[in-house]
Amino acid sequence: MEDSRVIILIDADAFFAAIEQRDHPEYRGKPVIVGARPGTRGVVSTCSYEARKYGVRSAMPISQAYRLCPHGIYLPPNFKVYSEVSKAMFEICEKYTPIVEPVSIDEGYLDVTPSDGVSIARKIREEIRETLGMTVTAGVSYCRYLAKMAAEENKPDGLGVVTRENALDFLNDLPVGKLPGVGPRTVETLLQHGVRTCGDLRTMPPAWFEKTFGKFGTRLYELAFGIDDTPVGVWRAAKSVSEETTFEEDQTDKEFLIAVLARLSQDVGFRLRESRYSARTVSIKVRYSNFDTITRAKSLPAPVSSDPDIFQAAKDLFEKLQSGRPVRLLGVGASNLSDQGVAQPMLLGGKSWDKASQAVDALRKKYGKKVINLGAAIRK
DNA sequence: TCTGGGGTCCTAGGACCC
DNA sequence: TCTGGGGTCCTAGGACCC
Repeated sequence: MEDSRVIILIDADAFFAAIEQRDHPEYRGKPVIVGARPGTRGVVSTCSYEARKYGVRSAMPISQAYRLCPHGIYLPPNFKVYSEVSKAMFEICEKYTPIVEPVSIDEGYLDVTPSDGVSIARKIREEIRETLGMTVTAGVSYCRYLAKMAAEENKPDGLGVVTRENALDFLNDLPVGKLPGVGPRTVETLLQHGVRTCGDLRTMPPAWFEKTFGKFGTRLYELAFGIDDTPVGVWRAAKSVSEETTFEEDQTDKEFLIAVLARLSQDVGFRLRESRYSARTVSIKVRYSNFDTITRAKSLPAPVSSDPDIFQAAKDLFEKLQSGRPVRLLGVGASNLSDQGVAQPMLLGGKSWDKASQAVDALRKKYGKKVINLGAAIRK
């Protein structure tokens, strides 16, 4: 890694909610909550800062949000619009550096070495405000995680800077849970060792880190001391593709569940073929009414990508479970991906399925994924 | 109060092979 | 009767992130 890098994190403020407020002036200044419909099993995707005043947060059950803020404006997400705005946002970033790494729809890292990160961050914030009518928060630092944390501490509509000189001061009083990769479980363990802040972390003996946290301990040590060499902008191939669905009411009807499995298999297959992957491992995920969640996986002799091949494996796995317990969520996944294009189908006598499958995919691409279904998926 | 959907990475144990 | 060590692949679960 070069001696000193200049990294910027751009993070759109309350992204989905902000776009809704931009496009609907009557929503401005009001608590806007984008996510599931109130009264359903679902969560908040994003909410405006007005809604946060009531305690509403991302990922909160929508029913809880509704209790906290019954007069809020509840909206379903409009991903098509958000994707377009996202694309425009990253195009603006690309005017300033070719090294742009989107990490999600509303957030991305830039490497602008050796330019002045603060002045570029200012320009990008300005340009996004002017042309897209929304605000972003930027963080500037010499490494990724500190750029991220700098932004985090300056939300919304802010700009934070962490230099090598002030990195340890910046970290000192921050709770360990603000470090990337340190979630509730790790916070709990750290607390038991008397560690609450990033400053506390630095008082621990070096050997303690690996002893307590294994491989992650080494990373934790580096995070405590402002060290992070992770590069920006390295493309990584997908490792898995999956689809899952939670039912409004727990389901026990096996025929119905199998039909859902078929639909999920089709959706996974479609995405696999679309990105020219095939998969050697197919897995299912089942969540029961008490939230117990199990996964079952099956590795096949050869990679697959056709709907019936995926469905057959998923169905086999499901039937082996033999439990009549009510099901809350069902999922199908494909992993062990390889790049060698579309695999030879094992079922339905080879070639014919291939052709049919291509025709179906073309239709799905054109009209959306609901147009055509595999036999078992049609029954609703 | 009831907990989405899409991912990544890590760990641990068992099977199997040399 | 007691009994290796290493490597790889696979499965299942868990923590975490957006």
